Amino acid sequence: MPILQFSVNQTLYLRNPNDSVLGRKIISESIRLINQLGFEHFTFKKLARAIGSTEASVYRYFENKHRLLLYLIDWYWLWMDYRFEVVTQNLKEPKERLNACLKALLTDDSPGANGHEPNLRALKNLVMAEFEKTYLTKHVDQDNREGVFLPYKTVCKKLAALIREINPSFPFPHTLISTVMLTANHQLFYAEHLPSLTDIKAHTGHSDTQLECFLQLMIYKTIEP
Amino acid sequence: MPILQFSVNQTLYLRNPNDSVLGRKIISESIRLINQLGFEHFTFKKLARAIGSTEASVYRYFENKHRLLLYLIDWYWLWMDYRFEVVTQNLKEPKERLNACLKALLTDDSPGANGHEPNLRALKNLVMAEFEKTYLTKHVDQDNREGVFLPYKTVCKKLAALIREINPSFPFPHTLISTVMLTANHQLFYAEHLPSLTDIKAHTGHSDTQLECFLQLMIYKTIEP
DNA sequence: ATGGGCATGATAGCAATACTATCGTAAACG
DNA sequence: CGTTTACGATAGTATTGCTATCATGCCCAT
Repeated sequence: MPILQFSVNQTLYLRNPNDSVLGRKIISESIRLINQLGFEHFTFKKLARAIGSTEASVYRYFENKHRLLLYLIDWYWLWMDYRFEVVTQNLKEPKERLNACLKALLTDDSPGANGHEPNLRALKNLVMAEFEKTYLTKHVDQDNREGVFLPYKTVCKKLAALIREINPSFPFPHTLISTVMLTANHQLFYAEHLPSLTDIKAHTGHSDTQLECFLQLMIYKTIEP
Repeated sequence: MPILQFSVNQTLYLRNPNDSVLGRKIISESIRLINQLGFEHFTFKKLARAIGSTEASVYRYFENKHRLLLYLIDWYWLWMDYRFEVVTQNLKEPKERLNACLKALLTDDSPGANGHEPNLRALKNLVMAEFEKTYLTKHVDQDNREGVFLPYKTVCKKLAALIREINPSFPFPHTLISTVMLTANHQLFYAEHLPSLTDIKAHTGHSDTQLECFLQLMIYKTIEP
């Protein structure tokens, strides 16, 4: 099984974490720790302790914890983009392609993984809980100019293009897709923590099927001419 | 003009900020400062300096800045709930009522304000940028048990009930409404900062009309039998 | 093999943050 | 008139976020 490697925006790191053992430990352990503590309570000192290294060494890879978060999330969307390519390569019809992407977006297929690439299930959780914090800041515009949101925007653009293919006259493809993306991220969180905000039931074993069902309904009804 | 007062969840403050001059200064100045600095860089020390008081005094009103944020945001949703009551009181048809609520949700009517209640436009901005940070934390469940999300949930429930009235057999009223609420919050932010994620154009003077148009389209198409 | 570069570990230090505690005073309240 | 109370003033502490310095041990080129 090939090891997944994506070239993340170089402005996000000082030293490429993929090039060294320590760097890879920083990545895998930060995913675990951010999940465990939440991003607010995650610090480089705690991370360093967890990997048996020092704060100073972590700072040699990442300017600060916010850049590290951006790195992880960029990686996630690059991976999602790759998944989209994989699941759509044999499909012609835009509707089929969109459905395949939706399924890829919602289900984690990680089980078979060989344990050496980042823990994908944990990374997905991290994105669910922390993604919005990457752009709801006072330096969005600067980060955006550096291109740190490109992988996410690429994913959105591809889906919007599929909407366009299905109904070229629909006036809000991008708005609809970013709505879908947000919802995909949030509804499972609601199901678990704020159940009165959703009709999806957590822990039924098919909460992502319910969500997929809702999203398909919403998309196709909304764009139908 | 009556001064707007809502009874915010009492667990959110140590001393009711409405009962004193200092308390009211804390509220109005924190809205301004959080908007200016972003919640991450907002501190009680800066707030105290801005109102000519001390850190210790602010801590006598709020346990920490996160509780203060929750207070502001609860106040906002209580206010929105009140607006919903006002704009729907003369309307019978659920569809008309829902449309009125949507309009209330999107437009700021603050202009006529007398300048003594919280700056509503600023508060709306604050909610747009910081709302999700209130529940995307490791202590959601505990906060939720204390009822700090009730005002938001109330607003969502009322809209979901309207959906139910319009089409009782639609299976996802809460999911649809929480999707709408998120979108209402985010799309204008996208228009301003991440325009490739939306079709809505900022600074055209009618961006909220475009958004209203999209949301109505999405809602009514999605729920139609 | 040898000397130079380079990644890391070790340690220190500093300014800011997130609080907590104590004390005096002046107004408010009964 | 005495007492509560709200507030300001000051101090202090642990943690965070970050920078700097130095020694060591490894690899790579000569």
